[in-house]
Amino acid sequence: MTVPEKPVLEGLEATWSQRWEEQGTYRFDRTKTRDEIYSIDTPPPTVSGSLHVGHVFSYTHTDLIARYQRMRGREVFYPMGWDDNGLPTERRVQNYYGVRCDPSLPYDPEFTPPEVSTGSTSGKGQSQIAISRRNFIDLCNELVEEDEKVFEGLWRTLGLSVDWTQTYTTIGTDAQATSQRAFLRNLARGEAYSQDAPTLWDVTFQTAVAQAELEARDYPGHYHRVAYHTPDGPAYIETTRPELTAAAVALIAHPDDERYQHLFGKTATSPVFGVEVPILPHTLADPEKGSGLVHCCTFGDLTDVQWWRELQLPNRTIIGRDGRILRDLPEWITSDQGRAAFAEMAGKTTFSAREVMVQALRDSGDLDGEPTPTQRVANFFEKGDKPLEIVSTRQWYIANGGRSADLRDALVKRGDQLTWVPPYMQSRFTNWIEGLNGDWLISRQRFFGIPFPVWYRLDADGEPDYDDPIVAAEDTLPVDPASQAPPGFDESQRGEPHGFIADPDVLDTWATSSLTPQIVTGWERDTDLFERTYPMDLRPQGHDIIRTWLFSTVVRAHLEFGAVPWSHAALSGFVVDPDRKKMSKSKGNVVVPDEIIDKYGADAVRWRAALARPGADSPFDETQMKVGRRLSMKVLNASKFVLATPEQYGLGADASLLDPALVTEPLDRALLTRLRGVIEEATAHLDGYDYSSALEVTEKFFWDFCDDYLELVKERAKGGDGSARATFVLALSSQLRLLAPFLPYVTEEVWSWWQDGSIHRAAWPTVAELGAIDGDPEVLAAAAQVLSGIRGAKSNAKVSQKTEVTSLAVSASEATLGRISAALSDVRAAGNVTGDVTTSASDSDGDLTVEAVLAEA
RNA sequence: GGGCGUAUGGCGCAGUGGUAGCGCGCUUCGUUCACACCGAAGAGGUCCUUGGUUCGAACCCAAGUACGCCCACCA
Repeated sequence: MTVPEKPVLEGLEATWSQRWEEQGTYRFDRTKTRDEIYSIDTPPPTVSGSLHVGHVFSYTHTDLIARYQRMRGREVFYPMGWDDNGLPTERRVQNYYGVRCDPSLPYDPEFTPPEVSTGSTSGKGQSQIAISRRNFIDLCNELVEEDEKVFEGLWRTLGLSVDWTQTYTTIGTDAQATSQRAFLRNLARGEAYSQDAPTLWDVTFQTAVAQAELEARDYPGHYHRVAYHTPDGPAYIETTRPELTAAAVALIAHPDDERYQHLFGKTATSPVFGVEVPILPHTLADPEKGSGLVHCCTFGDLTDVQWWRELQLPNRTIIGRDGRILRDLPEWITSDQGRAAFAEMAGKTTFSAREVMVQALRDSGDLDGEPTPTQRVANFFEKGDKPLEIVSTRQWYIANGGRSADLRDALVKRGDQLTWVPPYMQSRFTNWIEGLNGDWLISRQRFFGIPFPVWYRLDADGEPDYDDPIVAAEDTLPVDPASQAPPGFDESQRGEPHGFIADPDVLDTWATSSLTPQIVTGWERDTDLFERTYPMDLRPQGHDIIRTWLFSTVVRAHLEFGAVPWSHAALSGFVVDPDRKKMSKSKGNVVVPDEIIDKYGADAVRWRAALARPGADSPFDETQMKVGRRLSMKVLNASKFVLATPEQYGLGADASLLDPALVTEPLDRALLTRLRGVIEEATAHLDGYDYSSALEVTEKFFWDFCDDYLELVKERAKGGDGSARATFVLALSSQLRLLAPFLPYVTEEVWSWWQDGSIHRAAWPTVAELGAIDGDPEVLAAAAQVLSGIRGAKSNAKVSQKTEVTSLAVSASEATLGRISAALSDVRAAGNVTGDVTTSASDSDGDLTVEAVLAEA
């Protein structure tokens, strides 16, 4: 046994994280069976982003549970994933290397990435080098590997008890095969389908996006009062997007709107373009908005889509995938004047086209008054900065209840089969499902993603047959249809009549992330592992991605297995800045985790994280870290005092004294009796995923142990008293283990001084360990109260705590006096009471007063 | 507009139908034989507002206010 002369926190992370790795402390033992295993569906962080304190907190929360379960004897399956698939990585590669992907370019095997610019000009985009899809993907793979090393380093320092041999990436081979397999199963069962339909479209990234990725933002615009022409004269609509007039397919008003009754069933012609459109009633038209009459265009918003469907209107799309007005003149505009006006707008952005259109309306006299400014709300892709357009394109969908009440109800019921931590988070899940307005759009027109494992036959004219895709065989997965030919074809037939083409799209990143339980447990890849770890025990995640990650994972598991993928979902809150604003890079209020860990130590940061209760947002306050650091130091110093030799001014207690039978003194029995209660409470809290309360009761006990018990018993223990020394080691052993999930480094350090093996593989403390000890915990409380009275007297007199007490008068109830006398010699020693102690009984219970006469200085 | 959550000393948070608690900070004092990355003592609160239930409400109920998050609002 070696106890350092002066224990320090510095260096513990490096020492112990290395030793844990060498000794395989957290290595998963896959010989264990499902009922012995606790498996965790770790959130794979987006490696192209940066980690902030919020990540540190939420990943710590998961680790607290993992460590607790491990000490309870469960074999913990705790892998780590990296989300490196998709758009965020593409953007990072573009900015980092100054390149962009042009799929029309051929692969260049000689290509080396440009020097990474260290100047401030990178990422602006003007001088981006165009490279082939394969070169681009190579760069993505290179960069994510670097990013992943950085992330792993931080997680190891933080002390996550992950099994680092169990890692996965969302772009890796296993994830690709799993994603493609699950998709093919969905397709075979009719849950996945492709459809040419209006979809929300980001014009910057030129990809479709899903409902779950929308963000409503305020957007400035103008109302324009525009005249359509009817046989009864002009009919006015108000619009913020006059450029869509060329795409008008109907005028619509509420069926009960008195003002327009006479027009229903008639037609109007559009201004400037002179296209005839019907005037129709529909309940979604709001008489309160604008003039009550609205033009339905294909497509200005989701209501237009609904009208278009329900009223069976024609599709007159004028906006292309690049967000610009189509260059070809539409066939539905027949008048020379209309065709000339359209030609003016063709190829322009919607913004420029609007200016042209407003001028045309002015010229034709169809603009009533001037445009008036307004704030409107528009849907944005959460990662984009231009409002979404609605464009008709062929896309893949997976049924998620958005178009089926039965499926919706079934998914809501799956929510009841999960234990939600905290419980109220379930309502977000339920609300989201009930608000779905369409199936889940999973295809993206991007490059760094998992390809759809399908091809399409080409007919004699080279036209693809989308209705009957050629699918990859499951045993060939993963496949890349862009470079591999489908079964029965060879590469020379690609793009040829009677040949084939690959599906050009990739799966959205959530279509892969929704399969993390399947990916990590080896579904259809490692059946043995799968049977031992699936369904999983815990899905930890942020509450902001309930609608995406949590929901989509439930959807996939429901469709594939008809069951929920885990038993518990634990939702972490955010770390917010002191003004309770969400931290974000743009606000410049992000706290870098490495610095904070470096400054206060991993244990202190973990301690602070544990204070944030499940689901609750927590303001970042650096001063709190000091408290965690203080606790960590206290653990080192109090342990050193108990375990160090008398030459080191310690008590020289050791593991040989771990015997409850040695504990005979009432005060000692009182302490251990209280400890039994603490063990019971902490265990119950952790069983309920309430790590904060577990820490609270443990920490409270520990400070009382140090401030009161240790002070009271110090002198007796120095004299070699066996009862006190046994109590110290028993209490220390339990407390170290109670604190181990929270403070893995200091507890491991102390454990190594006097115990064999890692504390993190030691058994969680139990009441049974403390034997038959059943004392009166009030003895400790009463003794502490008298000591506190003595301290108060000395403090008030502004004298040293070592000052001698020449006489002490204690007044308390008979029962309390009895308890005090049981610990009187300890109280005398701790308070330096040398004179007489007189007692008097008071009638009221708990009314304890202390009068101390102090020796002159 | 809908849903969920929160409101307790300057700050961060516990709490429970029965005398308002903890930590930080602050004030004062002490100490260097576990711990200056220290110890002790102290000051500091109409428990958001209003009403109700109750012998008794910070706690339960209702309404309201403020803040946060999620969703909807796109003519």
